[in-house]
Amino acid sequence: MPVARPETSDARVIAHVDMDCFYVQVEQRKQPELRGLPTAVVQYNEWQGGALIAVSYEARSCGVKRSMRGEEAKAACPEIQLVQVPVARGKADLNTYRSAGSEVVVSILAQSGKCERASIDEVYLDLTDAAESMLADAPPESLESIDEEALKSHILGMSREDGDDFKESVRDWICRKDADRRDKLLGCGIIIVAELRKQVLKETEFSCSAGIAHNKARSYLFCMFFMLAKLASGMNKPAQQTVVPYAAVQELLSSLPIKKMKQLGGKLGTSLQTDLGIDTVGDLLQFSETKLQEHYGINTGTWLWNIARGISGEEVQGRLLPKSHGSGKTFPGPRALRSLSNVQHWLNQLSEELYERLSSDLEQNKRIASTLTLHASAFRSKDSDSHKKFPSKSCPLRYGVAKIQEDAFNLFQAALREYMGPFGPKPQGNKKETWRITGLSVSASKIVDIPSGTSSIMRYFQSQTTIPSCSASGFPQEHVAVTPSASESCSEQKSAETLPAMPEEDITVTYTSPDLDNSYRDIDIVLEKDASCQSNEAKEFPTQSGTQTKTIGRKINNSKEKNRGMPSIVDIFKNYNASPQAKEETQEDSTVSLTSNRGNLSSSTNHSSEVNQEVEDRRDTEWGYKVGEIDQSVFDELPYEIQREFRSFLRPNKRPNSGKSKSGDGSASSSIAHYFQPLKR
DNA sequence: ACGGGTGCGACA
DNA sequence: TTGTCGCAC
Repeated sequence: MPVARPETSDARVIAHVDMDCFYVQVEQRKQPELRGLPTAVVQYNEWQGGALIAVSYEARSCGVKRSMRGEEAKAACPEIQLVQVPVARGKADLNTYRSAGSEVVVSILAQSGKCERASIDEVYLDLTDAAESMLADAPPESLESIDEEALKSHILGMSREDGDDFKESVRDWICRKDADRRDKLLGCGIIIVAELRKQVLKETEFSCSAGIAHNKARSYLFCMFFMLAKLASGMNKPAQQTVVPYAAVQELLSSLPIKKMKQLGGKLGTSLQTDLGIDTVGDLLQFSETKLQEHYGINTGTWLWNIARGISGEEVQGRLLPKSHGSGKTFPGPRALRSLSNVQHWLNQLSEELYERLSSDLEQNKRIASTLTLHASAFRSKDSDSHKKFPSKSCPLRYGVAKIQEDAFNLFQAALREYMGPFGPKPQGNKKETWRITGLSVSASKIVDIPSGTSSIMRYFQSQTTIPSCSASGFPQEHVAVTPSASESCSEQKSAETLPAMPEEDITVTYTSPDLDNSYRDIDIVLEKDASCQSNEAKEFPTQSGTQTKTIGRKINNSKEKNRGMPSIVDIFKNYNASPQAKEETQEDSTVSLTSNRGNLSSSTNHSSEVNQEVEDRRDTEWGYKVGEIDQSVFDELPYEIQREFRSFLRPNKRPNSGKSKSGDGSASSSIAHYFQPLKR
C-alpha cells in the first residue's frame, strides 16, 4: 500500500500509459494477417483449450473475456483466432512480451521525462518538466493547430456526442486562456502524450491508451475510465487518452465504486464495503481520517482518506528495469508433483530460464542479482493441517545454471523439511509421500548495477550464455550437497537423481541437522575440504542436540555480524553508480544501456549541491572504499573471473585468497562466503 | 484444487 | 533482514 504523503498543490503532470491487450498486439505484429480479427492469446492449450491471458477488442465485443478457457472463447466467438504463448522448457515463456515491452519503454517513453515501468505493459511518466516548459515557451493557446491525435482525447465530464463538435470543444478546453494553471499544464500534457503515443505507434506498431492527471492514482484511474467508456460505447479504437479538468474531478469520482480503485479491488475494498458500508468514493468521503485509521491502521487509514480526495504524493520512480526476475510454474490438481526428483527436474527448468534472464539482464543492462528465492505451494492430502503454508527460502545468488539449480533444490529441501515438521516425513513403512507440490518458482532479487567499463565481466558472461543451456557438464562443479540423514525419502530420492559426477577431491559435504530451524542449514554449513581453518566449527554441525542448534544459530549470527560493518559488493556498486559519469543516460539503438538508478538519488534533492558534493567525494576514491576495508568474502559473491577483475582493479598487488582483511575467523567461513564458488578452479 | 506467470510494496 | 501477504495485469 503506497503511503500517501499529503501534497497540497500538486501541479505535476503524470501520465499512465497502458498497452492494451498487449500480448495480442505483439502476436498481431508478428502475424499481421491477424490484425483486425478477433484474437486471443492463450497458454497451455491441452486443457479445455488453454487459458486466455489477452483478448483483442474485436473478440471482447463478441463477449470473450479474459480467464475464459479457449473452448469457451470458441463457443462465444467461433471465428476467434487463438495464438499460443511460446513454450520453453515445458513452461510458458513470456520473453517475447517482455522484450516487446521494453522496446516501447526504452526507445520511446523514456524520452520525455521520468519514466517508471510499472509492469510489462504499463508505464508512468512524470511529464511535469516537459509540460511546464511547453507552457512557458509554446502554450497551446499560441499554437495555430493542435495535433489531431490530441483532439481525440477524452475529457471527462465532456460529452462526446458528435465528432467535429467534440473536437472543437476539446480544442477549446486545451487552449483555454482563462484556465487554471493546473488545467493548462494538463492541456500541455495532452499534447505531449498524444505525440508520444503517435511515436510509439510509429516505431513499435503498438497502440496504447493513456490517462493524464496530477498524480499517479488519478492518471491510472483516468486510463481505466477511458477503457470503460470505450467498452460501453462499443468503440473499437483502442488508442486514445483521457484527462480530467481539475474542477470536475470530485463530482465524477464520487460515484465511482471503490472496488474500481487501485488497491481496493481485493480484500481491503471488500472490507470497506462489508464493514463500513462504503461502496463508492463518495461514501468514503464521509469518513474522517481518524475513523479510517481506527479500522485500518494509521497508514492505510490516511491513504484511504487521501485517495478519496484525489491526493496522492506518490512519485514516479525513475525505474525502467524490473527489480526482480522470477520463473515459476503451477502444477494444478492431479498434476501436482509428488517426488523429489520431479521437483528437482522442474526446478532445473525454472532455474535455467531464470539464469537465461539474469544473463541477458547482465549483458544488456549490466546488472547483477544477489538473492535467490524459492517459493513453492503445497498441500498434504491426509494430514490435519494440510493448509500449512509452504515456506519461502532465500540465499545468496551464485551465477551459473548449475549453481542456481543446486541452490534452488537445496532451498526446496530445507523448506520441505520445515513444512513437514521437525519429525520429517513418515517412517519407512508408509512409502507414499504425504506432500504434493502445486507450484514452484525461483526468483532473483536485490539487483544492482555494475560499473560499465570493466569489459571482462561482460566477456565472462557472454561466454556463459553461449554454453548449451541445460548441461551441467558445461560448468565446472565445485561442490555438491549431500544430505546424509535428513530423511528417508529425501536421501532415497536423492540417490535416484542424476547429479553431475565430479572429481572426488572437489566434493564438498553439506551436513544437515533436521531439527535446525534455519533456512541456511543446508547451505550455511558447507565445509570445504581444503578450508582447514573451519574444521573445528564444522565438526559441531552433524550432531543434533538442541544445544548444538543454539550454537549453530549463534555462529551464523556471528558470521553475519562480522559482515555487517563491511561494505558488500552491493555497496560498492551503488557508490560507483552514484558517480555522475555513470548516470548519463543515452538511449542506444539496439544495445540498450539503461541506468535504472536515477531514482537512487532522492529525487527531491536530485540536483542539490549537497548530493553533488557527496558524489565528488566518492569519485576521489573511485570505489568509495579503501582496499583494506573490503572484506574478502565480498569478492566471493562473484564468479571467479569477476573476482579477478575486481582484484586487479582494487588491489593489483595482492594474490587471490591471500589475506583476510581483518581479524578473527577465516572470512571464507562466513555465511555468505562459503556459499559461493570457491576461488580456485 | 487453478485464470498462469510475474512483479511490486507493506507488514511483522 | 527475511518471510508472509495482498494486489494487480
